[in-house]
Amino acid sequence: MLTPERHHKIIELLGKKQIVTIQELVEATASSESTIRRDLSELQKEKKLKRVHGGASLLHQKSEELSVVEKSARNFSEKEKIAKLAATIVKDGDCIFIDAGTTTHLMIPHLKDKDITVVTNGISHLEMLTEHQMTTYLVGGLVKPKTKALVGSGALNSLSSYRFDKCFLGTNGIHLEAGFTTPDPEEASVKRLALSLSQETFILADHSKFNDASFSKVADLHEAVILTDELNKELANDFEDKTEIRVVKS
Amino acid sequence: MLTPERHHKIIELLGKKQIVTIQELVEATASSESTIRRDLSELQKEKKLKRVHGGASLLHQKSEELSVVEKSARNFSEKEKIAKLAATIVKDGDCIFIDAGTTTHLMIPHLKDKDITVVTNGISHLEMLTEHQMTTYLVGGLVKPKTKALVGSGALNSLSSYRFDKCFLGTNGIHLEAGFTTPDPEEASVKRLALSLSQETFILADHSKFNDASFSKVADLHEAVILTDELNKELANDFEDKTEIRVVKS
DNA sequence: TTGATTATGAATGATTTTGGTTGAAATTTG
DNA sequence: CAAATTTCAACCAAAATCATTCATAATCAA
Repeated sequence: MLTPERHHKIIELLGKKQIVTIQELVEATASSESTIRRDLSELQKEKKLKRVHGGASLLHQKSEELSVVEKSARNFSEKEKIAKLAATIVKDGDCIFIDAGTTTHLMIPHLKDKDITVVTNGISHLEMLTEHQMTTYLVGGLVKPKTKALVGSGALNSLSSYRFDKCFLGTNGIHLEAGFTTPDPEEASVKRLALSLSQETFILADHSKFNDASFSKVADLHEAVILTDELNKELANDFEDKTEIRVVKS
Repeated sequence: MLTPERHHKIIELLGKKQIVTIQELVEATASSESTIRRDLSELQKEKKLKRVHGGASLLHQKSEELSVVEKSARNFSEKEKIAKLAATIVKDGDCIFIDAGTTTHLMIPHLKDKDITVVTNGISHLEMLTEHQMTTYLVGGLVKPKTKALVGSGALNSLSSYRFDKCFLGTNGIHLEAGFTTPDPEEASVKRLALSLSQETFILADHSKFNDASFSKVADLHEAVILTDELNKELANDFEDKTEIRVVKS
């Protein structure tokens, strides 16, 4: 059996079973264990699957929205760097808005010695904010159980009585045409309003968010500065004349 | 059975059953106890579940049990009884306000099967409210670090857009002349407004609060019904023609 | 065809996973 | 409260899986 043929069969089986053992593949392709191992290594390098002890599994088993804890695991170190960069932008005396979400959450420890006023719609941020003795205002509204974010008309109303020097938002997608997008329209509304109430807005997004679009639009690219961890040449060329991008220094 | 396969199965079972024993998992995955223990340790490290003696439970699972400190708080058992009484007053379809504070907090587990909408200014209540899948609105405003209550003009503004069937408040003092009082004027304002927005208001207060007055007045005695644990003859005589008092049945 | 390149499968020893066993710790029972 | 039971983490040896090497077979290019 030819190599591309095997590869195709492996991917096909994976698609059906979510997870396959080496033995199953040996039988299915009538080739040796060694060969299958080599195939799996290659396919893994091509990001077609993930090797696991004893076989291989699909790369993304679930397409549904990940829970907060899971998000905190993915690309954690990149997010941490981005958050640190974002924190350096904040100066004493600033009034800032911090969006709900994991990346923005990571900003908080880095803000601890600054004399600032923080407004947020993220309930998860509260404990850490008050721990660090920061003056904290919470937006009102409906509690979204999954993300612990405050949304809805209550959130918009109470948000609209504030003005910010700087606004730090998370996003799910950054796309040339679609702009900044996020899955939940309710959360998008809150982000949009916060942005409009702020002198400057910063989007915290790791590289995986680029060229991706989600359901609800928050803003056009030119309306905010993007803070990210890395940017390859292609992306830089595509995006650089549409928006300002700041990359963490490695 | 491959490791990720087992992990997936464990999470899946947990999702259905909320809690699983090691034995159940041993059977479901046809692997040994040791292996399951290792899996649980890993998944716990990844914040996918919480290990408990004999098995594992969902991460944010109903933590019916209160922390030791909470239980050891003053007059706990009285407060618990009062909270239970208060919960019986709530009917399906009600929109209620639950004040920040420990006594009101104890109401929440007893409300779990009711179909209600809750508005609160107590951040500590949120976790338990969302755990029990209640529709929850949070008031906005300044976060008071010590009591985790929301106060200030932001709280008043966002509160004023709601109307309640019932309102449950805590208090520090119940006094014939001073009425219901509390030390912090900011919190008093919130309580006062919540009361005025509600059809009926209930004050949850154990016997130690009677004949005591604090700095800021919330309301006169006749404006709310008092829920308490016991009432000696003297107090009963003094207060009964000024206000309605309901005592827990022993 | 021939020499070079690549793919294959078997063998090796290293690494990881596994299930059983142990005594310690936690929980339940009396 | 103490004994009995259950559950636990730590350890171990056996089994499975792994990466690497090497010789052979297949394929390719000239």
